Amino acid sequence: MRLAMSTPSKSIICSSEDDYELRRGPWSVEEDYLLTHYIANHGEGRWNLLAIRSGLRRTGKSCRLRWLNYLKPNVKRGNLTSEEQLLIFELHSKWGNRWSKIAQQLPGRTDNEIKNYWRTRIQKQAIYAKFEDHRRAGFVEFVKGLQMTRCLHKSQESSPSAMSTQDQAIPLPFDGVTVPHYSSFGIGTTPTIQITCHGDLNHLNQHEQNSDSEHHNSSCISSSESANIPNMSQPFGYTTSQFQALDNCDFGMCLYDGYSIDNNSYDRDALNLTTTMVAGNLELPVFDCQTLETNRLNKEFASSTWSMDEL
DNA sequence: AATTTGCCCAACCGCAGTACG
DNA sequence: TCGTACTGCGGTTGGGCAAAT
Repeated sequence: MRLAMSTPSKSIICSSEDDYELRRGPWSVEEDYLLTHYIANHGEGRWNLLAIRSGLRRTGKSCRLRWLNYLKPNVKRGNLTSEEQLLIFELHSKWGNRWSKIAQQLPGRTDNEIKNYWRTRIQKQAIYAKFEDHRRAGFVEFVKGLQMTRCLHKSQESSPSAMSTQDQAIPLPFDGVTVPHYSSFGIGTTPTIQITCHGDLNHLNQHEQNSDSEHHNSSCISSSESANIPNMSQPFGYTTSQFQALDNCDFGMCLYDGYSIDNNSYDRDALNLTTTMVAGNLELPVFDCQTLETNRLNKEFASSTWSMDEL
């Protein structure tokens, strides 16, 4: 917690009609102490009564908020874990802005915290991705797609013979590594997911059979999902032939509605397969990622914290 | 070094639902 | 049944901090 938040001098004093001074603004250490001890002795609830009897010059609402969001013993502090973040993605896709409901599924996390997290990190990124409606399934699919990419990456790592050393140094937005090059998306285009997968699915399948421990240890989607990439196109309504039509299109990047994870560091000669998934309309090719405007956004994304820690 | 800008988060506000007399 | 108080929820604001200029 920031010390400044407990600075009493910053508190605002409001005089009500009966000259009862109500404090507003950040809580002081003394106020926290008073509230904590009162609740320890009398329990929580009856917040207006609590506010009066405890000697706090606060409204009941303010006391309740302070207790629930900060002072309550089981309130977790610190960054959200990857699992918690993914859970938020999933639950938000189901329930929308039902923060309290989402918070119930995340023990120790408050609705306020989740709401802030979503607004400050996710919503902003989603605006870039033109996901004004965050509840649409594609948003979650986007996350899953990135996870799938991670699985592929892991697969490649575990089998050096399939890829060159250079290939293994693919910067991906996972494991806290910020993606070095997020391209942007065409304004006004239908949201699309295009994940260009550089790798051999046969190899992947073999890898799955031979060594599944790594997949199981990772926090990404299951090995069966990762090895079943074409099937992921089904929810988006694309046929196998449409995927085949894309097989020869090596854009050298992963795209999500124009988001691109530049994979130019790949040794393209070593490519065995290029699979492109598209959600929404089949709009190919997506080449507008290198315009001046998108380059500006590239820069912004490159400096963003769109890492696996947040996904 | 000073100023500006953007991020983050605690706290506030308004509204709706519920409990109770 | 109605009115009031209480509680909970979601949206918004304001200020501290750090990075950028």
